[in-house]
Amino acid sequence: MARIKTDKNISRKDVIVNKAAILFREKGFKAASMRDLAESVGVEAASLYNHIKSKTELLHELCFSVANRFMHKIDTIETEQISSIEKVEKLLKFHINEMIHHYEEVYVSDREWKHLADPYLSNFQNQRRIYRKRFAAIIETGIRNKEIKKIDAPTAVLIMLHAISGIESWHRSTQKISATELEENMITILVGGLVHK
Amino acid sequence: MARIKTDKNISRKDVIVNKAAILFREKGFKAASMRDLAESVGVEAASLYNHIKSKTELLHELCFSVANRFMHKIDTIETEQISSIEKVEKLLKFHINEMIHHYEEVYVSDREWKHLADPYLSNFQNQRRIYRKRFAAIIETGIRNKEIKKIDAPTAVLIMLHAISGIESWHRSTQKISATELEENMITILVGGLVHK
DNA sequence: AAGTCTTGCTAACACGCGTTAGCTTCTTAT
DNA sequence: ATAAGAAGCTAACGCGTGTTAGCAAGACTT
Repeated sequence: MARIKTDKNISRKDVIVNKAAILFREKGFKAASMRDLAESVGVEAASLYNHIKSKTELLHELCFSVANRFMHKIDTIETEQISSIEKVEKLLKFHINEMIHHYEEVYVSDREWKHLADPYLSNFQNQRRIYRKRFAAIIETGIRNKEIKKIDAPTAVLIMLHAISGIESWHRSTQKISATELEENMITILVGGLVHK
Repeated sequence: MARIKTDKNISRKDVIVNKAAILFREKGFKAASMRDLAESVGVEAASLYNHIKSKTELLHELCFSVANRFMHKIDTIETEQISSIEKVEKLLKFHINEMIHHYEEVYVSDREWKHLADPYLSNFQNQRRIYRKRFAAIIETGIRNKEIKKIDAPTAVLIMLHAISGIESWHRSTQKISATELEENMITILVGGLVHK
């Protein structure tokens, strides 16, 4: 009889959630079926329901575990006594590393949250909106301090966040540069711009 | 009896394709049903098949109409006698304007191409890869000319392309800046960077 | 006005989906 | 060794999906 393998400190539910992340990333939430997921876990579809409540619950878990990490990070960065540019850089580095090391989770949270059901959906959208406002506020402080040039802060936030989601393509690339190089390049371009002055 | 309204020079198929773009953007390709589409067109689901071959055909049309426009644009830009930075700027402006004025189409092409079926899928992926290489080549020329600082060109391309897809959020925003302001801001940030020098 | 082609409708199909019920088997603790 | 709980299986459900067949209504052409 097939059995879901577990190491210490990782429940069978965690195994399922992690496999779901991979599958949702590959196919999208709607296109990935519970039978697909069951196969990748090594079990029959019905057996999954001994560990999870529903397919949507898997999406909740993924989206909010990512959202919570980001919220926690911006909490601590806001209180630090460093320049605005340094705060932006720290935030960017965090995003980049999240994207590199928790690729599937972050990707799914980014692209598939639309399929959340409604108490969760509004909640998620709210968190997202708040996060972006707090990010924009850091940039606006930097503008007032003349550290950062006069730009529309919300637009800058959009650019940064979406630019980082481009790591998706890096992740699948065969001839890729190292993670450190990637991080350096991204910070250089986003903070310093393209132009050689 | 319901009838699909058409203006001059716009076929009933075009009406369907356009409505499909809106729907696929809202719900995603898989989640949007032919019955949804029929309703938004004002007709019964089966009637759609007098004008189109299949649901996937709609996705083909959308993805390749966008891909072709971009290919055509980079064709002409490559031959122009201007600096690399100017080429990059022109390309960025084109992307931004495409995103603003053909929002649904571009968005769908960007996020839903995974659901293409295989002769089309490989074709699309190929075009995408080639486009990015050509974009990167422009940047690399700029680096050799010392117009552009030493960075990893493919990474720069990823950043730019994904940054622009952030306009999605701008598009839905209520208190949005004007299209011209958006364009100026994006070019400033992406080409010039954040730092006030 | 007649005939033809276009466009729409209703009904139905075969299929894959998420999920549940009920039973069996394996693991763990007494 | 045995009872209890956890985890798996098969079978099946109701539903929504994309699509087709066959027919009716509307719009052009002569």
